[in-house]
Amino acid sequence: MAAQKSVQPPPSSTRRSEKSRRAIYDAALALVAEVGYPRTTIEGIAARAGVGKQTIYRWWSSKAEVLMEAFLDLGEQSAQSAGHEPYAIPDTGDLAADLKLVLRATVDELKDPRFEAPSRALAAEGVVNEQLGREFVAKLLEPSLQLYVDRLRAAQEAGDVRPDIDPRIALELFVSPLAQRWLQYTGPITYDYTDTLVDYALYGLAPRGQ
Amino acid sequence: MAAQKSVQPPPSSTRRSEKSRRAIYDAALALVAEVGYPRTTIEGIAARAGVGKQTIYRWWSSKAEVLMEAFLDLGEQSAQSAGHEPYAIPDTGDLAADLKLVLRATVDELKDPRFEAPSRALAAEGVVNEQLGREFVAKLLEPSLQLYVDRLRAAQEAGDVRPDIDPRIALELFVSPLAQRWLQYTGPITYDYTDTLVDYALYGLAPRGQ
Amino acid sequence: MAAQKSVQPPPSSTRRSEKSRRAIYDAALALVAEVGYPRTTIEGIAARAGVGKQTIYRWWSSKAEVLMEAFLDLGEQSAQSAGHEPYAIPDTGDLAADLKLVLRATVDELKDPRFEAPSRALAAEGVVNEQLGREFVAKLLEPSLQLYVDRLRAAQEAGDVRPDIDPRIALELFVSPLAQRWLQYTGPITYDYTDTLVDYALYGLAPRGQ
Amino acid sequence: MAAQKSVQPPPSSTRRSEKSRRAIYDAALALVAEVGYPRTTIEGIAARAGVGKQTIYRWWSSKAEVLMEAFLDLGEQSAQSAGHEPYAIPDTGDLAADLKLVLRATVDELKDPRFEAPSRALAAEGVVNEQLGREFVAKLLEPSLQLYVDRLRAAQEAGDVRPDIDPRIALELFVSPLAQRWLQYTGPITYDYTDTLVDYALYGLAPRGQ
DNA sequence: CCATAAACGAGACGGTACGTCTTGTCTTTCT
DNA sequence: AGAAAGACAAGACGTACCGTCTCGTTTATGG
Repeated sequence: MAAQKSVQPPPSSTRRSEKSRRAIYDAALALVAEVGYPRTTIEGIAARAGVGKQTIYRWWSSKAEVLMEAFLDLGEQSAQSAGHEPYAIPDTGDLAADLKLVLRATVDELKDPRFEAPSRALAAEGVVNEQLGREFVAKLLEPSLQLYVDRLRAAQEAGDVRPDIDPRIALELFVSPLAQRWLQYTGPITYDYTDTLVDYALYGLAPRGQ
Repeated sequence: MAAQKSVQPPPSSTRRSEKSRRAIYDAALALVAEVGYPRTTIEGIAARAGVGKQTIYRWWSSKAEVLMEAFLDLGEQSAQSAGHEPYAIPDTGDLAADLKLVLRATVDELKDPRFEAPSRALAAEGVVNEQLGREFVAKLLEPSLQLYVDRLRAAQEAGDVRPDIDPRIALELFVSPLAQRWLQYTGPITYDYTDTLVDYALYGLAPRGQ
Repeated sequence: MAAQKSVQPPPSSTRRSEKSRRAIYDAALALVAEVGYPRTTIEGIAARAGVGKQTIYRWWSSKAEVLMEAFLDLGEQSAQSAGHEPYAIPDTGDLAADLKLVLRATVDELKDPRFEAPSRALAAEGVVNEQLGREFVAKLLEPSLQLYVDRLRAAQEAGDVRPDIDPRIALELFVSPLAQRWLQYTGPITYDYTDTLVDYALYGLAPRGQ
Repeated sequence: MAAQKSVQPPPSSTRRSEKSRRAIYDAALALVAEVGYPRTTIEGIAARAGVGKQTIYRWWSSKAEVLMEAFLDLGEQSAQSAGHEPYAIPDTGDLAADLKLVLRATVDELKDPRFEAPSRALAAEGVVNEQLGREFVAKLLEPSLQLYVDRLRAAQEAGDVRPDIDPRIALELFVSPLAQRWLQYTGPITYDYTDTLVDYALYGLAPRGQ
């Protein structure tokens, strides 16, 4: 079909050094955590990983891509070690309580320094680099959001959410405010806050009943 | 009292060249639009503005700051020329309609290419650089959000919004989802979408009891 | 006694691929002719010869050595095909005429582009790398010079050259000037020039007779 | 006549840092002496001189050019400090003695380690890079050779050299053999050797008639 | 109405990092 | 076991910008 030889990042190979790949992931995450994303350089990653620069350029095409994969790998790693329950929203029958619980966990995660630096860096890069942004969403964000969709659909079946509601939009009512506060420092992030979001979203701003 | 020699950006002056400042703003905005933020350099701005590099370093401390001021200036400029209505949310008595109107205007603005490149760049920088992020919010975002607070308070007085609602949080129910879709490419941005957000936020996801 | 593992070039073998050796010689000579010695790389030679890099490193220890052997081989090759008269200086009884004839042939050879590029490259490398320089001299230069020694000795026996003259030094009077003009571009190289050299050398600069 | 703007090395300037230039010369000469020419790198020179790489690339276009200027400067430097007699061949009336004296001095100079490394490097580079070779000759070699031309012309007027002899060629009879032995390691370099060269050249190889 | 001091354009400087290229070694796979 | 293929660690290449630092040259009061 098409030539895809010289430009593309992965020359494809079984001879790839697993050891180097791991070392690069570790170095990238460590550096981003220690000195921040903009001052993390490919040279720095290579040096810290004990790897030639070319080994990075051979397999990735940018600093952002390296970090993305490193971060994804980190996720898989910790998912696996945590007993590989790949997240799921509980369904106790009490939608509000379930959502509040999960959002509180999200608050904790957002404040976990191990995750904060790299995910902020990736999010920032994604704002300005559409391709990377979409990849970030597809690989990291969307899977989590899908869990809300599932829970909301269950709630619709249980009659706790109006049937005409689109769950993919509905979830944004409580997820996006949290995301924006985190991304843009538009406000403090607390359990109270996320609890409130759930209440407002479920019951609306307008007065109920007559 | 205190040394304020070398660090501070503005040595303060009346002799500052207005012509240079304008040229720098123009060059910065043009370059960000043309080649993107990361490939916009201070050297490039200086060259394009026909200005010495030192003239930039004298008055600003980073590329981001230059762009921030340039963007603020752009806002003032167009506000002024547009008849200096410095934005306000109409109050026709129909809260839903008023919010939908304003959000539709926001959708248009987010798609205006003149604004898109620089504001994305600033937002991205702000994600990763807390100080700049807070400045971005304080100078650009918060003033707009305040208008929602005002309108919601009026709605509370009119009995269209429950009195126990915190307007600063409430506005995030429809503003943040839009912001996130724009920032992170998590979904398409349409009038339908923003209309839906307003409806969901005002009336809640849960069934209204009779 | 001594480890002689990793350093030595020839691990000695009868299994050595003759085809590869020839391909490497050809590729080396072609590349030096086409792009010049400094831009000839071992990678390039390997690629052009359709050979793994290791096959070169296994048998030679440097680019210069490869070229040296390739060049020697070229010499043998063309000597063989030319009827394998391995050079000799004629002895017609007229020393001056014989020397002029041979030097004119040397002038032609020095201008032959097939020889020029590799021999210049080897000469240059030899200037700066004593070991290689001595090898270059021993294998390529000295055999030719020996022919002059022989002819001069014959001339001494014939009474055409003073018996106290050291032929090894004497030959340098006409050979070295030509060599220097070729190596260092210190002057043009013509038949007239080499004829003149022979005359000057044989009869001296000082006036003859009384 | 012609545009010679962007490519050429010297952008011309009075703002050039004399200190940097000197430091670069010193570093270049020191490195060539210590690790040899091929292992002398521009990065190395810059680092040792405490100078940015760009400062080298701004003013010179290659490692060879840097070294050439450094070497020329070294020559001027030592000429100046030696009482700036810029070489001259004595004229005592005894041509043979005068030439032997000067050639013995040349032998000493060729063995002076301060000069050996850089001049070998330049000579080698010049063999393979014609432009540089010609520059090397014009700036370093030819001025010295001219002194022989002058002395030989004086000898012609004194009747010590035949009037039909071309001095520019004649001088090569004793200069080139020495040069070749030095450049190519074709033989040892001693006072005896250069004395012999002078005798052979002046009185010729052929027997002198009675 | 100059003098003087600042801001200015220009651009050289010491540096850092870029992305590419080559070296010489090591490893995998094929024959 | 030798060879092709090519990944690897190392490090130099030449370029692009960084932020600092002179250089003259405006320019704009304020003495």
